Amino acid sequence: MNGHAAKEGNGRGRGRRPADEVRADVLRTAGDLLLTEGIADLTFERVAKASGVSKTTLYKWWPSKGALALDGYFHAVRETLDFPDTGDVRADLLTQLRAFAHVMIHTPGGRVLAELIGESQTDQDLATAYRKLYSSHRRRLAAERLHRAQELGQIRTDIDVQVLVDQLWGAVYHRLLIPDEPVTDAFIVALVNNLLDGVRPK
Amino acid sequence: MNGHAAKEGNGRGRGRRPADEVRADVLRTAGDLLLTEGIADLTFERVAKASGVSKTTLYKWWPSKGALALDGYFHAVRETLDFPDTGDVRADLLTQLRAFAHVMIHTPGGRVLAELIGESQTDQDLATAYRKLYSSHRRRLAAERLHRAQELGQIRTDIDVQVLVDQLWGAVYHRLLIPDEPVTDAFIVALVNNLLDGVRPK
Amino acid sequence: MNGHAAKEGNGRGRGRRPADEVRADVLRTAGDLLLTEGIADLTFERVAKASGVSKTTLYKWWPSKGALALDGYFHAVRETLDFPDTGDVRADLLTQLRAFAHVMIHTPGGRVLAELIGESQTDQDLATAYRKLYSSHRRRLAAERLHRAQELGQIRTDIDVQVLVDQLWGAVYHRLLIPDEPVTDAFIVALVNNLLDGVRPK
Amino acid sequence: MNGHAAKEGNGRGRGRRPADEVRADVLRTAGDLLLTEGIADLTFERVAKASGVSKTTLYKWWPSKGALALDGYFHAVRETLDFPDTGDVRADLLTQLRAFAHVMIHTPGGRVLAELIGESQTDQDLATAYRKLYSSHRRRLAAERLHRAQELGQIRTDIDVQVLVDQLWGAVYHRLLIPDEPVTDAFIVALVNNLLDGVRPK
DNA sequence: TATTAACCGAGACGGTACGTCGCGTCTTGTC
DNA sequence: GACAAGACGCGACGTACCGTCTCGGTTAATA
Repeated sequence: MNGHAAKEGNGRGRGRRPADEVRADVLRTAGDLLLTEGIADLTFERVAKASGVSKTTLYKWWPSKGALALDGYFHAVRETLDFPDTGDVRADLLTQLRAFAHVMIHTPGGRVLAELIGESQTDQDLATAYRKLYSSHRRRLAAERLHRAQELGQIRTDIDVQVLVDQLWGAVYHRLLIPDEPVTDAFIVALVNNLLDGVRPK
Repeated sequence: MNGHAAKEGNGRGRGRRPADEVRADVLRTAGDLLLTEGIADLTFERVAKASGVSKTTLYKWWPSKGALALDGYFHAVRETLDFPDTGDVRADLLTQLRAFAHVMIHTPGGRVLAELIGESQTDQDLATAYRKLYSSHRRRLAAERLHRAQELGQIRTDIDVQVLVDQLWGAVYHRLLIPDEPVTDAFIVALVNNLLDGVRPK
Repeated sequence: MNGHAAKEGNGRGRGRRPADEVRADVLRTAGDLLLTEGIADLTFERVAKASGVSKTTLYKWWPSKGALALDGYFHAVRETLDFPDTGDVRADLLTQLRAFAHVMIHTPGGRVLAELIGESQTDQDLATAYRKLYSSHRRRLAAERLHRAQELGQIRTDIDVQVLVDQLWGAVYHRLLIPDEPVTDAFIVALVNNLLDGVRPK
Repeated sequence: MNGHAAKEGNGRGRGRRPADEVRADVLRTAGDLLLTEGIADLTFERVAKASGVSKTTLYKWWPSKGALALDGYFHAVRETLDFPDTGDVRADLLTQLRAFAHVMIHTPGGRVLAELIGESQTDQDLATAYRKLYSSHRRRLAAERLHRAQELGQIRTDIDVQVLVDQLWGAVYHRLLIPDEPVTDAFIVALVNNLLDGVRPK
């Protein structure tokens, strides 16, 4: 009626494996799961089963589901949008924002990024890691490009460029996270023009 | 923090109770849990236990945890920030954004709202309900105020005011959801000035 | 998000119906369920839904699931094995036991009867009803036939015929309820011979 | 009747415990519940709560409530009635049947055994396990004793002793499971005499 | 014939138990 | 010693039925 558990070995055995090999297996699995099923179905349990790595090992290296998700995301998504500098700030902002919007809307990575931000609202570890590994870096790159525009006299020097980051990329995030309105090309263009030209009558 | 608001010993038996009475018990409990413990600790199980309403009933009326959370939130939070109209659009925007930022930062309701947006990234029911019950309404109110500014010649009529909503309130949400930078009064002021005046040198 | 229940009328309306009509609907449904799915799937809930009779009404007339099952069983199964009397007790017992075994093994009613006996081990209401409505009656009929055999000098008068009931039909029930051994015709024959002739060498 | 034999405050944490320790806790609890409250109140939920073993673990080792009940029963009830052999088959049968009847009527184990047989009518797993672990073994022991009687010429060799098992112990089970008539000592005596001597006039 | 009260259907309600999933902790055995 | 395998206690999930109850509508018995 009972009989305890049977011991059936699988192919690999259970001994120690090289850390890099283990880590790579995990991140590949986590990345796949994220892109195909979303963050809600990314669980330690499933990653362990699918990657052939034990839960013990997972918990050793990734303290929370968010940490694992973030790591898996960056492993799966290599694309790093850079900030072009042709000297024309208006054109460069349009280029970057268009590329950013494209990635967010037309690739599975965009969906995942939104879910990571969502998850980070209730996972402090993830929130911290996300800022440290991603958003603060992106913000700095944007600010640097805008600073160069200030040096060239294209943006007033009394302007806090960090605020512009929120009014450009932050506005896009707003439409992504709360999709009352779509992210169109006209929207992108308007974002830039509104700030550079102001919205009051001349 | 009150703990057990259960109905034990009310001598009522187990039969049917008036739907409104049940609904009120649930929303009160859900609202309390949300404001005191956050959305992560809002479970059907706990709401059922604390409200004295059975899980069956909860699932009947609220199809997902997000739906319950949203209903509980609006039941608990009555404050409806309105959009002032003194004729001076710059002053009115400052007033509204300051009030909005205050609520989001200094009241538990702000934290909950961020968590709801986060949860809605993986809960389509909640996302839809959130837009229908809250965000699209707020967006409309903001747009109406901006339209009046257009009629008074304070904002150019070729401007899409919906974009301004993302560049003002959306920018604040950005700092709330991804807190690399704090929401300060200087930030609020800059948001409005950047858009009204433009950021290029005169 | 909530919306309460919609009111959609079905064909019949909800007013009072003649008691006999209601009762017939219930018993037909209960009998069907018993014969097709067994007693485990006979629930008040399912009978109510399938018969179009409200749970209120079911509980009014049948205090327990066992009571309903028993009633449904007798409504579905009309076959009443009688006890033949040709004057030859050995032949008559064989005839009756064979017929009894046939019904128990080759008709769904046999399965249901076993399940009713099983259920009655933990349902006192059912146990009482079963004895009152069925088994004590069957036992009496058997005893009467055996008494006539005593009067004819075919069975000694110092024999308690009630014990014979247990050693004939009871033995069959034993093999039905705990099926270590099958109920064969040889078994039936042996039952009768063993008792009439004794098992000791002559 | 002791109620909570839980493991709270044992300072053990939540990790894995030795399987035997877990198993012992479960069987003790299940046995207690069976003997004090009967099979109807033996639920996975209660066993889990009272034993401090999680439901997950229970479902892993015992696929159905019946399986758990049977295991718990044999863990609680050690008494194994043996079949005496003094050479006098009539006396030995009386002795064994009396002891059997005593246990069935005057100990809680008897009630439980009847309930297990009842439950097995709708639980195929339990039915199989019951036969494998208990009834077929008991039947074999009885048959062996009767075979020896045949070898000694006390029972005719053309008699199928398996049928006698049904007409002796099976008859007792009949009165236990369908208690129209009581199990008295006179009944036990008559069972044996009827078969050994036959019921026809000499 | 018109009222009305008994009765019924529908199904919501507070519960208990179900069987499953994932969490984070722990033990065991293997390499 | 690091690892896989996975058992373990726990808590939540979403569902099924239980037996009790409210509600509204119909019909059969009354006025």
